[in-house]
Amino acid sequence: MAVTIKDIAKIVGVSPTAVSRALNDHRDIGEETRAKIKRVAQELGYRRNAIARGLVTRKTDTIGLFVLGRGATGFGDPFAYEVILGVMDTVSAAGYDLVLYGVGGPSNSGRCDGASYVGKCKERQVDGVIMMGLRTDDPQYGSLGDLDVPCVLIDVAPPQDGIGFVASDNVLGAKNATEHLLSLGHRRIAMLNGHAHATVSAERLEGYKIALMNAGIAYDPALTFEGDFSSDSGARAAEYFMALPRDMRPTGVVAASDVMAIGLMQMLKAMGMRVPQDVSVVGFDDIPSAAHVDPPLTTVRQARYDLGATAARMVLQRLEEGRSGMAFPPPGFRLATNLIVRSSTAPPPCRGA
Amino acid sequence: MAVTIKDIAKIVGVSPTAVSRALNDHRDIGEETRAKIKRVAQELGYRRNAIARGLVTRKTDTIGLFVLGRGATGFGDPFAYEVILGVMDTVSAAGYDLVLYGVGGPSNSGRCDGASYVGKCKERQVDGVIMMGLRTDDPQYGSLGDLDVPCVLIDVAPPQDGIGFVASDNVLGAKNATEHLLSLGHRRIAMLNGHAHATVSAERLEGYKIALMNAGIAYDPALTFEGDFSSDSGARAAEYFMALPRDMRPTGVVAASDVMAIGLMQMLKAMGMRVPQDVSVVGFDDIPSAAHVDPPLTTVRQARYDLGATAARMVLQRLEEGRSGMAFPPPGFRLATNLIVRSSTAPPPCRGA
DNA sequence: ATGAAAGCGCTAACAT
DNA sequence: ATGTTAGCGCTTTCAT
Repeated sequence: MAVTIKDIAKIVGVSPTAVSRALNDHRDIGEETRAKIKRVAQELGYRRNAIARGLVTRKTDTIGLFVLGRGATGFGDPFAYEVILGVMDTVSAAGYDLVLYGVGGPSNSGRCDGASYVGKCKERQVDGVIMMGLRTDDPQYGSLGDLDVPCVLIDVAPPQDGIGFVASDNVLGAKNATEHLLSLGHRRIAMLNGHAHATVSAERLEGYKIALMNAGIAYDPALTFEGDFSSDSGARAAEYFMALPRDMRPTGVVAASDVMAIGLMQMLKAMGMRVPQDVSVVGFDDIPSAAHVDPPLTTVRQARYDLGATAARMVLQRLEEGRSGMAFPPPGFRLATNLIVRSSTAPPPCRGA
Repeated sequence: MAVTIKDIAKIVGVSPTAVSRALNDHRDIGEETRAKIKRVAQELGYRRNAIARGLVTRKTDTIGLFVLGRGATGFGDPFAYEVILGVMDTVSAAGYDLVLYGVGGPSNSGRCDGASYVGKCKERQVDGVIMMGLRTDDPQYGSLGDLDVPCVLIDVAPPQDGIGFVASDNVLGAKNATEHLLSLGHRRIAMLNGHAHATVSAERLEGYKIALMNAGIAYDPALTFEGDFSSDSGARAAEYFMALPRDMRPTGVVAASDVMAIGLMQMLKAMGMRVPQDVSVVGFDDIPSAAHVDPPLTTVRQARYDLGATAARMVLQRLEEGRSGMAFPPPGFRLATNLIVRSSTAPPPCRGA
């Protein structure tokens, strides 16, 4: 049996209440007794039972993090980890523990027996929730409002007021990427987008369109390929684009993820095209591989760690406010992106200029 | 207020006990009452409070996962994520939740105020523990025995009996890597190792030595460079090796991680050496970048996901056994590695053959 | 400054 | 098959 405050109380000769007070540094306890209690607790290797404590205080000091739809929503391996780290560091610095929920993995992709996102949170009594990789067509998307604790979404527009969000400034990022190609002289620029049910896809498409419009170029739907954030879909996009009539073929492509961009480049190579001489490509994310592929990928860097850290700070802040009754915090944040120019982009081949 | 079993009891007109029994599918409850109780629970959106339940059952259905010494112990970004996924899928399939502890991050690298690994586990009352990235010189390494729940270490030799471990077969992996170079005709083969306080370093060094010995080549300590798993240390190793007298200079190097191998290759290139024409290099891990660097890296693939999944299965199994009193399970597992031959290895330049 | 009593939501004897 | 009682370890009124 683990040592409890009762044990300590018995040894010191005080009540369990006194022990609780001493250990929690309340001031209504004698200096001397406090010291003695603390000493004994130390000696006995006492650890307060967070479960018991949580039951009475109705606070578990835990934040739930959902990592949804792995691989299929843009949160592929290289991306999610740093976001998780950002969340972890931030909540742990604030004295919270992180409970990680993975849905969409091999094991539980099918069944969803009552173990809804909200349900899991309520059972485990987490104090706050962060979700990444949620799709707007997730059947549970709308039910997030049933959560009675602070919740912030990463990269997804919230279904209703009260739910926060953090995301990169995807519109601006994609706009910058497109403008980079434009400034290089490209005119026929394609968009290799993610699937339609990711908020980021819509945003990046918009940035692309804006850049085009500003340059006086009409948006051509035939130059947009809807992928699914996978390397494979990038390869398929390459086939699609290259099958276009010669004078419609893009000389540059903006991809909504590095993984897709890399898949595209590899297929392009396999088809005998050269990057960037024949076609330029710019990615999105700046995953580690982006710097290592041949040619090194020009891409839009996202502040992955900060995405997580910011989300965590937001739920923590809401937690604070719940207590102090302050004004409601800003509903969301946009994090700046950085265009990292490497070698996968160059002026278009002569005839395309 | 959330709905409790009392609420349900009141509505259905039975005792809370009956509700508990019905909801937990005990058989000592009438078929009809059970149905009615379940229906009402459903309607009310009842969620059982895992905290309250844990307090009485002394089981929280949570597994703690420590991700230690990020970046510095071989568990760099590209590696840890998949291990975490393996753990997550496995525990969640078994109905457990995962609580993630990150130590060694920016925020809490310094302070360790009583929040010891073991202490955290006891407070949160986790049912089992998995640790990755632990160093054998960690001051808390020895105190893991104080844990009174199942514990398994990933990639680290356990400090004492009763603690399990899972790791890749590092000796064989490094031996294979070295033999690959040997079979290509290399004779002066260097070892770019991780720091001395990682168990894997010792093991990989041993595999390297064995291969050398089998080939009748004397082990030369001057050809072993102790890095720290970082890209930087790989670069330093390149400088060190190339500063050696010409006839001692290695024609091939076995690195204990891809990250170091990549750092080494980049510095080698910067120094005007060609890979693999002038020096061959083989990595360890097979991170995503390994396939993408130029030239694509020959490396020893580790089953990262399985490392996590196996560790999880081990603690789960021990949890089972605690209940059923079965014989004690095997203390550890070794997972097979795969040599992935790509283009960073080739026969040595003529004079070196 | 300290203690007694009550209770958080649930389950587990022990009745009946 | 169902209810009663008790209690998990802790905090929190409310006394004193």
